[in-house]
Parts: sequence; C-alpha cells; structure tokens
Amino acid sequence: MSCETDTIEAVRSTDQRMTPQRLLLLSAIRHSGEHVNINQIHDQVKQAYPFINISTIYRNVAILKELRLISETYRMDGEILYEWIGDNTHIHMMCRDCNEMIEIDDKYLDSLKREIRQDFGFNIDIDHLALSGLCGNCKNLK
Amino acid sequence: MSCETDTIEAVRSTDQRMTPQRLLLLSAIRHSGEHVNINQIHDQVKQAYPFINISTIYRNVAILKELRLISETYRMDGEILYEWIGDNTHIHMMCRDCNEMIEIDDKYLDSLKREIRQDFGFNIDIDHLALSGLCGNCKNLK
DNA sequence: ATTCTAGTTGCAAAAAATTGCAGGTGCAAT
DNA sequence: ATTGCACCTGCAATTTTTTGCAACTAGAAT
Repeated sequence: MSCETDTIEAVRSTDQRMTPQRLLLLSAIRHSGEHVNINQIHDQVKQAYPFINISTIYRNVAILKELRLISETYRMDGEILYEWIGDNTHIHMMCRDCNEMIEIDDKYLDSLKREIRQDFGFNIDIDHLALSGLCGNCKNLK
Repeated sequence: MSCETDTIEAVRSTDQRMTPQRLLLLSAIRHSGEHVNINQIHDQVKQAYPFINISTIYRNVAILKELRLISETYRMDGEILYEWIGDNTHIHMMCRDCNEMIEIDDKYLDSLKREIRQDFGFNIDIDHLALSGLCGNCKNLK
C-alpha cells in the first residue's frame, strides 16, 4: 500500500480532487524531508511533469496549507518555506541573525497551550508555529 | 521634547540616516496605534508627502524591522501587518478561521522562554511572535 | 461505459514586491 | 559654512505572486 493513500484520502475528504499535478506536488514536499520553497517544489515537480505551471504550485500550496497537510514557515530573511506535517509536529525556532532553523519537540508548548486555552479560549496550532530569536552562537558573537 | 526623539536616536545609533520620508513613515506606524499593512502606511505618508514612492515604504519597513523598532505579523490570510513595538511588547494570537487577532501579555511566555534558553541556548524574541490557532467562537461553530 | 458537474489547470494578464542605478541628501568632519 | 561620502530616494525595469477565464478532467451518478 502506497504511503500516499492516506494523503489522497485527506484531500478527497474535502471537496478537493486528486489530480496528477497535485499528487506530484504532494510527493515532492513529502519526500523532500526538509523545508522547501515554492521554486524548489516547482523544480522538483517539473522533473516528472515539465508542463506544470508555477501558478498551479502556488494554488496547491495554498490549498494544502489550508488543509493543514503542510506547514508554512516565514524565515527571517523573508523566504517562505513549506514542510510536510504528518505526525512529526514540532516548533520551528529560527535565529534572526544566521537563519539557522532548529526543530523543537512540541511538548515544550504544553503548558503555554493549556494556559492560553484556559484564559482566552484559544487553541494554539502546534504544527504551525515559528519562534524567532537569537541562537547561542550569534548571541556570543555580539 | 518630541516623542520622536528616542526613535531618531535609535535609528542614528546604527549607520542609518533620518530622512524626512523615514520620519513620516515612523510616525505613521507609531501613531496608527494598531496593526497596519504596507498600503495603509503608504496612504498615510502620502497625506503629508504625496511623492513618496512605494519602494521607499518597502525598504524602510524592512530596515525598521531589522532594527526591531517595528514588528511584522503574518496574518493567516496572508496579509502582512506592522506595528510599533515600543515597550508594549505582547504576543499575537490569531484565529485561523475568523482572523481575529488578540494580544496576550508576554508573561505567558516566561517559562517557555526559560526552558528553551536552558535546553537549546536560543533566546526567543518576545516582541515578534504570532501564534495561530482556533478561537473559542470558531471552535464552537465546528 | 457514458454523462454530468464542479473543481482544476495552463496561459496570459494584472498586481504586488524587489532591484539597479543615477541623482539627491543627511550629517560628521573640517 | 563647506565639503565629502555613504546612505537614501524616486523612477523604471524586473521579478514574484495573484487572478480571470476558457478548456479540461476527476469522480460520482447513472
């Protein structure tokens, strides 16, 4: 059974269709294994299907983000990166100086999540969170 | 003493100049009192100086963000908002359904900040953090 | 297998954001 | 007050992202 089966189900469970283009795009993000930008996704899909249009990439990325199958991360230098969510949810922590990005287990957020839910009724999405700050290295250089 | 004095100092303390355009832009963001986007800033500055170019707005916003005089917040619908930081730092909490944005005192972050600093050496910027999630209202509608 | 419908795609055009550059200007030094 | 230079600005051109639309197609119903 292909590892795409549940993805296809996730897409179909809404009113969305599973097109070859979308399948290639999903596969590109899922198997890249790291944060990728729009152009990297486009380039990857083009290898299998050279006629894919960049607007199709933009539109699908927006849809998959909405479906919460992929996460969107704004890097401090302005670049926007996408990543497969799956069940490996984590916090992104990005250094505002060197742009190094580390991933932090979401258990660190548990108490914050609980407090904000209690006090404000807000439920934080753990799979979509980018913290910014200064990493240890860059702090020492100051 | 104008309330701009310390701002001017903050800018001059780096290798930046204080131009009339930049002063108008700073004032526009500072006195708007809420989150504004690029076009709102542009429109506001145009009232005082109609020749201001949009690229000047983009460039200055990038610089002031770098200087950490203003914060940048990505709303779930893609809009990018700017806000004067000053000493009123807070967390942004945005609902991914209705886009409602509430501000949360940064004391809620104290323990998370401490843990991440201890375990990863990373210092979280408290003035630049947007949490996303589902507000109480939208959760009940589901 | 055929039909139907609403979502999807590619293309082109529009809009938004960025960049290169020549001329202008803040401001420190004199 | 003048000078010098690095930073800034406006403009135009470029690049990136979004949008409108006609043709296409996945998938359900028959």
